Amino acid sequence: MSEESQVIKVRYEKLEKLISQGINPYPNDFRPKDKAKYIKEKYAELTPEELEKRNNEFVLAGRVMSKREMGKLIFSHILDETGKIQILLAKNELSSEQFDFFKKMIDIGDIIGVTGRVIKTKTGEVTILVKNFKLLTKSLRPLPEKFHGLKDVELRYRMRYLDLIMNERTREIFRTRTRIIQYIRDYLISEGFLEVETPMMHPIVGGAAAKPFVTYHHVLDMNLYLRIAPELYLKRLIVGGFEKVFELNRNFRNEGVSSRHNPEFTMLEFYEAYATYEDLMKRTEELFYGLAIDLKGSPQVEYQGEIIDFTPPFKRVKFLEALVEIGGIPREILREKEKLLNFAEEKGIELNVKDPRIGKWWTKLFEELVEPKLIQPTFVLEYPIEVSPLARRSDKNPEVAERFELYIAGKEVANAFSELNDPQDQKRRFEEQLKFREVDEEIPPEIDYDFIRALEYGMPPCAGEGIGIDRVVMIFIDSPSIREVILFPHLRRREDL
RNA sequence: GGGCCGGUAACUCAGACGGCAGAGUACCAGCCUUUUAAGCUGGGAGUCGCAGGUUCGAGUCCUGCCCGGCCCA
Repeated sequence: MSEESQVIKVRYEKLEKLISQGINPYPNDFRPKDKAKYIKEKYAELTPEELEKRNNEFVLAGRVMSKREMGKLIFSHILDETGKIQILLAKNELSSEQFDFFKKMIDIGDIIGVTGRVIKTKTGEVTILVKNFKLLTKSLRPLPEKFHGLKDVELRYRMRYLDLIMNERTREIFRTRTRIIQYIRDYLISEGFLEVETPMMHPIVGGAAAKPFVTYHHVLDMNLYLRIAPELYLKRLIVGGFEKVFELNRNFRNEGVSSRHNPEFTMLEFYEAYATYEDLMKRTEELFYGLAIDLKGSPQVEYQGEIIDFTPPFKRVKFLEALVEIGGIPREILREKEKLLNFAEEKGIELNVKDPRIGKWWTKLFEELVEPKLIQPTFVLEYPIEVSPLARRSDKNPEVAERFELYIAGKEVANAFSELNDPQDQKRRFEEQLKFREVDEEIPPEIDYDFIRALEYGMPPCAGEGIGIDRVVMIFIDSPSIREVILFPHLRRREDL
């Protein structure tokens, strides 16, 4: 173990001194009644003279963020959940013991409770003139530098608590995240959806194409997989007779970590009986428009320098049309594998030639050539059936699924379809997909026959949608990195931290 | 997986050519009754990411590794 820094040693010495004086460094008998923000708002407009007349007493608690000693005065800012407020300790307003105690024993980072009345300083800052204060929690480590704060992104993620203490922006991001999730939940509940919880640990992988995390149940002596999607369970609930359900919670996918991917991420899935993907497009427009208005007061949201306009209706383009019109693939080579391969090579795109499914090739080309260009909210419609194993076949064209994905700011944000409820077709599609397992390791290795059986009992016609919540949050808080919107993003473990 | 950039005090950062490891904040001892990145005087504080190598001498040059960021696959 490395020797502690001198600053920390001094803090521990102070702690010992407190204890030896019979002072509890961690009492829990102080009950704050007031919040920094509301005091500041309430008194911002009053003159010092008017404040003098009111003489109200306030009780609040927070973390000491700064300390400026000026002889017989000490100015300090304390931070509570609502923000910072200045406090002033004046030698003639306190006992000299209390004043000296603050001066010697209270450090930046300590949590204190104060009582006092509101005054205004010469510069007009609303300030609590402290009549009494109490140490509530002794801090043993120095806070980061007061002006620059905590900048190092690695430290910000590894020590999110410090990031939250130091950076108002970080606090703002996570309040906004919660607000977005609450808005979505309220919307669905108000539309008559039932929020449910389905298993996070699955005996059979399913509902998406992704590598799972594996864990082991000792008593049952079986492997369990952290879910990659709740889809198959939610549809069982539609079979069971719940007509509108949703789940808003974590999925887990065993892929790399980067500024775009976290192995656990938050997904909304909702299913609606007697609806089609057309109905879900309307809902999606309504939801995003409402979110923009709620958060920004405008349908226009700035993301990384681009104005994203959520005014319905969103653009619509068919998948193959997008490949031609936006991706620049000559229409006549779309189904010519040899030519398509050459085209991809020219663009520097590597296709998995071992996988014969042209739909997979198209998907890869779409990701590379089309996706980054879909800045404004755009529904991409009618996906190839072979990359949509759970979606209903279009009645007009059996080669495509009644499916859309929503793209915003070059990111796939939602994926929805009219659900396949024909058990025989579903079984065939699972079996067909399984043939490609050796060229596509993301295909689930096992068919969930209980899900097929559920469909055999009869699932009402329905439509379902998944929305990647982290990406939605990224867009609304204008962050290019998923890690900025996840409280504790996964990083490689470090023994020294 | 590849390329580029970074890791120096608790924090934010300087450290040309290889020659005693620095500043500000924070901390410690003082002065100061309206400060607010307060100010002033003085002081203490380092595994220069880790391990090797070259050299009389390495934070600096070389090799490998670890951690992170950005870009690419």
